[in-house]
Amino acid sequence: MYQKKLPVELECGLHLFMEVMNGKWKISLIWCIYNGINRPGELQRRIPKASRRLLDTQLSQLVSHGIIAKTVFDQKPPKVTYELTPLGQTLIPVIESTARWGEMHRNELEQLIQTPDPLLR
Amino acid sequence: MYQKKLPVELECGLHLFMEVMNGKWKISLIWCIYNGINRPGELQRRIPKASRRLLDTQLSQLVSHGIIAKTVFDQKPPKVTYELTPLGQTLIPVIESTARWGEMHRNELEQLIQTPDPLLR
DNA sequence: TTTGATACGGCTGAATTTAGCCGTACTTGA
DNA sequence: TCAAGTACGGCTAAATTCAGCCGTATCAAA
Repeated sequence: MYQKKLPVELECGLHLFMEVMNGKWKISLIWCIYNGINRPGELQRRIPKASRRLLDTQLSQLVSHGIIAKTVFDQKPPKVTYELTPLGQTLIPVIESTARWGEMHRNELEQLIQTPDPLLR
Repeated sequence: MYQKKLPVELECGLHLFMEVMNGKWKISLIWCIYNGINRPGELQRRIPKASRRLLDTQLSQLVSHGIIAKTVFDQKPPKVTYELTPLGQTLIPVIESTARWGEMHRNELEQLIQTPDPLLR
């Protein structure tokens, strides 16, 4: 894994939140796990646009940040599940309120946020 | 400015929020401007760890995302101020609730979030 | 025996953000 | 005239994240 070289900014609580949520698919992962989709293969099928590799990476970051817990069943074929930790559960209402803000202002925002011009690709 | 080449994920409201808040110093900038520190030079002095260059860049992103507004006074020497737009104001309570979450769990999080090892630098 | 499902990890290069250098122009005050 | 303050922008390299390739292993069913 990549080892950070620059200091992380943690003075403010919002930075802590951002540090945890930062990662293209983490939000989707947390939401899926919260809704009971908790096995790696299932998650991969739910989020097909992300590569398996990257989902694995982000899952393990969430584990190391204490948001989700990983359980490995000692059986053949192997089985793995993820669950929200108590800390992860406290995140749900915050995510909901933040998502509500986004939805509320979706119209304004979509026009303002720069999207890559499909003609250039 | 850099032109995005990969599509932006905007399905979920939280992604909209992240898209706007994403940038190392944007949170600090919004918070300063909200508290009346609204001239480029002042902001620079309040956030000395960030380069002037980067603050400029992130300020202009916030402007283009409609969160803050820039006013240029036509005088010599030039004078510029930033203010929160109505959309930017709606962000404040969301930021507060998110920051509250971070503060509440600061102890747990600080131990879990990977910090660069000072011995390696 | 081959195929498909389970799960995991190394590696490379593209895309993107951040850091930090340089220089422009104007005005006021020492 | 010279320094210091105002604001702005080009450019390069470092740091970081993302995309996608390859390969490992086990087991069940076709």
